[in-house]
Amino acid sequence: MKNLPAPRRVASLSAQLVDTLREQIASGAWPVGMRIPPEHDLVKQLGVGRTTVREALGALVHLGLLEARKGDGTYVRASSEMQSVLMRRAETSRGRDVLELRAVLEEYASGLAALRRTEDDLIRLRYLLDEAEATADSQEMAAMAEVDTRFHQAVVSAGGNTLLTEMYDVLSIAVTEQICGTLWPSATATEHTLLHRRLVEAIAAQDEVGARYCAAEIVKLTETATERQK
Amino acid sequence: MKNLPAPRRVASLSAQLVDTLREQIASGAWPVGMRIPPEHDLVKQLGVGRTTVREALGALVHLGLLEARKGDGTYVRASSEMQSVLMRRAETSRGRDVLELRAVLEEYASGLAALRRTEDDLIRLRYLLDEAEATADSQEMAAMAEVDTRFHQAVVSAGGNTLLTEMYDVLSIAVTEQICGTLWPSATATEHTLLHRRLVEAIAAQDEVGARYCAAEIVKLTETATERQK
DNA sequence: CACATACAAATGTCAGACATTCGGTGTTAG
DNA sequence: CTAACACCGAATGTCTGACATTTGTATGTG
Repeated sequence: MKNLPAPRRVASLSAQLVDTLREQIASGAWPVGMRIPPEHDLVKQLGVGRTTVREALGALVHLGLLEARKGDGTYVRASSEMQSVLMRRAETSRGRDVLELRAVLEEYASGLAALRRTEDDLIRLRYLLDEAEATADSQEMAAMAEVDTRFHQAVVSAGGNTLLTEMYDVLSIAVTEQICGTLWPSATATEHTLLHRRLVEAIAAQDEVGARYCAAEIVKLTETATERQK
Repeated sequence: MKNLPAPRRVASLSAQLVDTLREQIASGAWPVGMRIPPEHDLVKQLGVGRTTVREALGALVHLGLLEARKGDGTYVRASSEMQSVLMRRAETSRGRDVLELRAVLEEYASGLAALRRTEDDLIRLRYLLDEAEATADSQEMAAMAEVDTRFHQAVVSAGGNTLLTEMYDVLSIAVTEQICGTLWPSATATEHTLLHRRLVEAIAAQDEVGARYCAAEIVKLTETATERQK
């Protein structure tokens, strides 16, 4: 295993192009939904052949980051591969499996959050908690769900495991699309809010067991709520 | 022109080709490591232009399923996208994050296995257990690690969550590559074997808590063993 | 036998052309 | 005036042919 300091491992042009374009998407310069410049423009702009451009675009299309519409143009579809791959995989999975996986990640990450949370994490969690309670009064379902998702993502993020966090975020999107319109009985909603508050307190107190317990309870609560819907 | 009863939403040729080739790989007709036929042959064999073939191959290359070596040929590199994507993602993650994620999946899946295991699962687990103990006597590290991996994968698989199983398998590969050559003190090895046996017994008795406990203990054991290596 | 060279094969890149499809625009019939 | 229809331009999809670059191997020579 001779580790060459300058391995002159020249990546192919199209591979470089893939990185360039991926960077455009990941950085937000090409936001999701945008129609990217046509191939002809990219050819002139980048100074490479159309074959090369198409090779790179095709790769990103099959990676799920882009979507090409014949006779129209090419559009940005997702901002990360993990997102597109897991989304496709989640679509062909049983809903139970996705929910289960997300639940176990959430519970464990809540315990991690209690151990590793920083002061900044706490500030952010408390802010989202207040925001959630504010929107809970407004009775707007979409806003409530959105704030709730952000709160849970912040909890998981405070666990400090970026791989786990990314996976949880993707699963959240999949779950949200799966059960978008579930109604919450007001009694359940108040208990939900209470558990959120206790979860943050446990994380603040660095109480790993308590945090995991609260997270598990929240999951159970949502499960029974969605079960009752069917 | 709206006489068409079926919208015959024709997928592009290259997209069809991607599915065809992916099938070849997934089915094992083209095993990992094999050099696939050169583009020229595929063109003649499939009756499409080289552009189309290259479009499909390029997509699979960037998906991580194939690897093209200029001047040599194109080789099969992985059998599923989830594998390649997660592997790449895992490579850029901290080792701690990968281990943590795998551990939490394993512990939870062990609990699931206790609840959902079939008789066939038990037979398979007991068979692998015997095999593991047989190879443990031979003192061959590579064989021991391989059987151990198969055993844990079987446990997770018995949980009946295919999404979780697939993710665990991929993470296992990543972990194995990360810590391939760790030595086991013989005292640890015997305890390891004992815990495996207790885990299978708990799963057989449908003891969810016991199974989770054993799984957690096994993880702890491996953690301390690998920690001591550094 | 060892080393260097030459050659064949395979992938990478480029250029041009035509096919196919979609969105918009202008025209026309009601 | 509105709605349906035909048309056109633009963008992606596919094909062909050519040349460049790299790799593995066979061959020749000391």
